[in-house]
Order: sequence, then structure tokens, then C-alpha cells
Amino acid sequence: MTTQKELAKLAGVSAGTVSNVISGSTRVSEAARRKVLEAIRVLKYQPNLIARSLKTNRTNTLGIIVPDITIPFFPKIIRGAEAAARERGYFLIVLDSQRSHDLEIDMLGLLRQRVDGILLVTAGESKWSAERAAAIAAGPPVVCVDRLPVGLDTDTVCVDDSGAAELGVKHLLSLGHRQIAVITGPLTLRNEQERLRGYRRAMKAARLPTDSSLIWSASFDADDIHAVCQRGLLRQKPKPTALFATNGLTGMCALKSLYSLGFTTPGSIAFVTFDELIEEDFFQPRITSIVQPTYAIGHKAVEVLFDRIARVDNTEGISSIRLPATLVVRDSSRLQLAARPR
Amino acid sequence: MTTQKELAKLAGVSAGTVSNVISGSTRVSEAARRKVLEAIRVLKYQPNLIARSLKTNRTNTLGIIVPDITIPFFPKIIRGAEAAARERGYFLIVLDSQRSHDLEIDMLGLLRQRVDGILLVTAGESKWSAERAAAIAAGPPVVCVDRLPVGLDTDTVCVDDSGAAELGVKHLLSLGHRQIAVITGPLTLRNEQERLRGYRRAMKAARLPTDSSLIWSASFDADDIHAVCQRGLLRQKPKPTALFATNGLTGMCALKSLYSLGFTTPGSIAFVTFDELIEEDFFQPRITSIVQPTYAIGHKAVEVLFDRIARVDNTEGISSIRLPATLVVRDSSRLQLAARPR
DNA sequence: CTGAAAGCGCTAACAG
DNA sequence: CTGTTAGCGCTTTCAG
Repeated sequence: MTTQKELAKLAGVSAGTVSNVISGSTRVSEAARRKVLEAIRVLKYQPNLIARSLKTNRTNTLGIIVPDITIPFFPKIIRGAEAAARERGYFLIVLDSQRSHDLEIDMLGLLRQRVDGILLVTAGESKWSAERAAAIAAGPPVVCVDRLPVGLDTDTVCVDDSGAAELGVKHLLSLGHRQIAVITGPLTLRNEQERLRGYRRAMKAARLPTDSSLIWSASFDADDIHAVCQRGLLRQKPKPTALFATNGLTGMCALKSLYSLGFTTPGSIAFVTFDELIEEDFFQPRITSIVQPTYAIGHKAVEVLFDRIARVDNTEGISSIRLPATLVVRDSSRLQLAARPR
Repeated sequence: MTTQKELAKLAGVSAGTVSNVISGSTRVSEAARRKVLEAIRVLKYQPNLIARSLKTNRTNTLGIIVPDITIPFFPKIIRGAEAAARERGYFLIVLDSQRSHDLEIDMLGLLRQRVDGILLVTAGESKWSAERAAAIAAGPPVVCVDRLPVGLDTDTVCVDDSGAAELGVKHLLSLGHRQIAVITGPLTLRNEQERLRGYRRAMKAARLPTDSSLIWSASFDADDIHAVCQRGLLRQKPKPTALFATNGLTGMCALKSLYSLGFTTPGSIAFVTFDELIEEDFFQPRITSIVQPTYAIGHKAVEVLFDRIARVDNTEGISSIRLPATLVVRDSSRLQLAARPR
């Protein structure tokens, strides 16, 4: 590792001048600049970032904490975030909190010293304690992504949950469905609440009742979901002609459950889910879904983070960004009601 | 941020003693230690890692570069690696080279200053230039994972490709299949070569010929794969009763192709693939596959990396670790030959 | 415009 | 055992 001191010697100038050339902050004579640049080339100089960080207290690095990197949704967000970071010459560190709120807190602490800002997809469904929220506030700026924690007032970027859900339900309505059931994950999650709200709004706009029998509040647990589907599909009449799932995991499990109960899609029930379950068209039949703008979410979140970093120690003007989702129509919603006896 | 100097003042000792208490390297009197510990507690001191790094030239951080974080295989490896890193109090930085060899090289350069060692899943199928190999050798130790680059002599950790392929083919043999075709990705990749070798070995052990008509050398391109499948399945007799795919992507495409040609699995052809295509049992029918020990690979790779870091600048004794894969029998290989007319 | 010098926070000798 | 000291490599005053 060559140092600026060595450069200075070779270029015949002082270390300060070398630094000025490199940072470009101060004006330097053309002659000196050329000599230094030449020395840099010859010695293959690369600045020591650690030393620079120690001095400047900046790291040119961002961090992102996700609950589970093995869930396809998160890598896609990471992609967008990394791209945005790179555009600004920043580095992105990825951490996986393994769905543990405690670990997430640890990681926030670890990142604190290494990054200038943090993207957080929180693992905690629960509220943040005031103590923990304060600890966050003391560190580098945080932007919350996807999951919106309660008790933490940071900038946020996520999908327009209710609008997206509405989009999916409207699609089913446009196909003639009127008995549209919805299956949700845990309603303790804000996202789930909002998606349910979107369902309700769409139904209401179509002047349809939203009987409690159509609203299946489930969870992320397969057995639980199965029980809910069973109750909803078998013991009920009129049976729903369509099912909307508010998240990918619940939707996936519901789908399995549905098959096991002898239903098919789009054969006997139309099906639309929030989130792509699995790579687009490898699944048979291909599932109609609400696709989140994952890349855009990650990218935008980093932009918001940079904005926040720029006005340090200024808690003013918290932004809560909502990005629109897209409806991707595939096979599972192709149940033709007109052709069926009612 | 409180500093050791402030601790020293509060504890009424010198900065050096504070450092000694913290690092635990030198013996310190019980009285002094208690005072310092107390000061740490009161001031909520956290050591400045940047400063420490500048001094010690160590970062307590490892890096991993993967070609595409959105491919499920890599996050699983990352999981294992992170766990192993954490066990030793290390931090893991994840980078995505977006399948670009050039970007990968850039990233190696960026990591160089920030980590003590690197796990690399190279994106390059091609050989490494001597120049680039030399650049690697100059930086922190690198352990290559999964893909084995040509022209780079580092420690390596990956699955036992040929053994794993052999396992899959033997499974088909044990079910009575004799006409077993194999479809591969690009044979420029070492892994693919070795997997094909495993196929050959299994067939040979069963005293079966490996006609060139059974060996379908394809790629990662869907159209290409489709053409190869078409040629193999339609124009040929006797038709193979089983197909073994040497990687997940090629297998997935082959499967689609197979369906589009009117074949089903296990209905008309048994199918086994290397790698899980997609989350285990969401796929219908569930696919029998060779599952790589992803977590173990990541974990082991970090262990090997630590070993290497321990004996710095000692290129001796390069280890090439091969971990065994597992056969997971599901539906797609359940074609019962005995029940069919031959 | 340039050189000298201070110091970011920490560690690691080295005397006392 | 403890205090003093000298840097790690860089940025940033501040005189000249």
C-alpha cells in the first residue's frame, strides 16, 4: 500500500499538496497536479479509506438490514438499493437479521460505526420500545423499507398497499366476480391491514357487501391457513368464486390448501395474490399477481436516505413514500363466470 | 461518541491502561480494571472500530461476492457464511457482481480495504488473466466458492459435483431406468463437466452405454434448451425413459420444454435435476432433485478462509474442499417402469 | 498556491 | 502493573 507521503516524495511536493490534488478541494497549480497524478499512476496509489474515514467521519458506505435474505423479495430490493448507492459512489453492506428483532438491533449497532446511513426492513412486528427508538435516533439516519415499524419516526418507502390490493380486487370484479373472498396474513402487520382496507374499498366501490364470511384472517402458518381455507371454502354458501390473498406466503399456502380440498384454479375458483410467489412462469398454472416495484423501492429508499444524510440532524420533513404496484394477469384469474351456471 | 481518553479521565487512569483493559492483552490491576469498566458503563463507551482498524490493519469483517443475489442458491450460501463469520465475531459484507466479471474485479478492489478475507463466487466463466490473478494475490485472502475459476489458485469449497450427479443417476438406475438421458448447461463450466462425468461414471458402473444421443449438451438459454429437448425427445428411439438435468436452470427450462412437447413427469418420463429449482414442494409435481449443502458450503468456506487468514502470506497447502450433496426423492422420478409395456 | 503541523481514536512498545 | 509516547494515513487549518 503506497501512501500519500510516498507520493509526495516521488512527486517532489508536500503531503498536503498531494491530498489537495486528490480531494480536489483546493486549487493546485497545474504543474504540481501533473506530477502528483503521474506519481499516483506509477505507484498505483489507492487512498486508504480507513484513514480517510477516521479523519472525515464518513464512510461512503450504506447498510441494509433485511429479515431474511433467502426470501426472493428482499434480494430484489437490495438490487435496487445497491444500484442507487453505486450511482453515488457508495458501497452497500447487506445484513440478514434472521427475522430476529434482537439481532436486528445488534446489527444496527454494528452498522452504526461503518455506514453513513441505513435501510431497514424491520423484522419486528411489534412496536419499538422508546429506548430502542432513541438508540436509532442517535445513530446514522435510517430509512424504513417495506415494513413500517410502529414507534419509530423515520422516512419510509414502501408499496402502496391499499391501492395495490384494490387493483387486484378490481381485476376480479371486472371479470364478473361478486363473491370475492380475501385471505390475509396477521392483521397485526400494518401492511396487511392496509391491503385489507384496499379490498374493502374496492368492494365498496362496487357496492358489494364485505361479509365477515368473506374475510379470512389468517397468518403465515400453513396449518392455520389450511384451517381457514377449509372453513371458508367448504362450510359456506354461496361459495366465493374468487380468492384474493394479501401476501405471497399466505397465498401460496392457501393455494396448496385449495388444491388439497379438491379445488383448482382457475377451474373452480379464480385466484389472485399479492406478491409473486415464485419465479413468474415456472409455476403451473401461472398465477395472476400484484407485483411490487421491488427494484424501485430499493432505489428510491436510497435516494431518500441520501436526502436525509444531506440534511443531517434535521428531523424535519419526514417523507413517507408509497410506490404503485402492477397487476400481472396470468392464468389463475381466468375463471370465466359467464360460461358457468350461476 | 465517547473516546478512550474520556474514559481515562473519568476512571482516573491513563489512556494506555484503558486500552489494556479493553483489549485484555496486558495484565491490569483489579482496581484499575474495575474503574475503567465502570466508566465504560457510565459513558456507554463503544470503541471506534475505524480507528482500531487504522492502527491494527484488521477489520474484523469478511466479504462475499456473488454473481446474482436474486438466485435463491446464493442467499443460502450467504446464510451459512454469515453464521460462521458471526461465530468468530466477524461481520459479513455482501456484494452482488451482477454476473459481470469486470464488476466483480472492481468489487474485489473495493473490498480489499475493508475486509480481512473474501469469499468469491466468480461470475466469470472465462479464465482469469494473469494480471488479475496477481491483483487478487496482492489483496486479502480469497476462497472461491461454488464456481471454480481457471487460473486462480485459491482455496476452494464447493459441492462434490461428480459424486452428486452420480447419486442422481444411480437413483434413476435403481428405479429400473436404462435409457437415461442427461441435459447439461455449458460444458465450458467446470461444474458442468464434472457433473457430466458423474453421469458417465454411474452409467458405466451399470454397464450401460452412454450414447452421444443420450448426452444433450445445452446451455442456460431457454430456446436453445428447447431445441435440444425437442431433438432428443422426438427424433429419437428408443426414447429415453428418464432425464437427468445437471443444473437447476437448465432443468427448469427442460421441464417446460418437455411439457410443451406433450410429455409429463413422472407420467411419460422420469425427471431428476441437480439443484432445487424453486421452493421445495410448491411446484406441481414435486421434482426429485440433488440438493446442495448450501449452508454448509458457506459455513465451511468461511472456516477455510479463517484458516488462511491465520497463516497470512503462506500460500502453502491450498485446500480444495468438496461437500456431499443429498438426493431428495419427490414425485418426478416416480415413473414405474415395471408397470409399463416396454 | 504550498508546506508544515495538528490530530481523528486507537494500539503497542517502552520506560518507569 | 501503569503512564508516556509514537504513529496508522489521511484531511485540514494556517502561515508563509
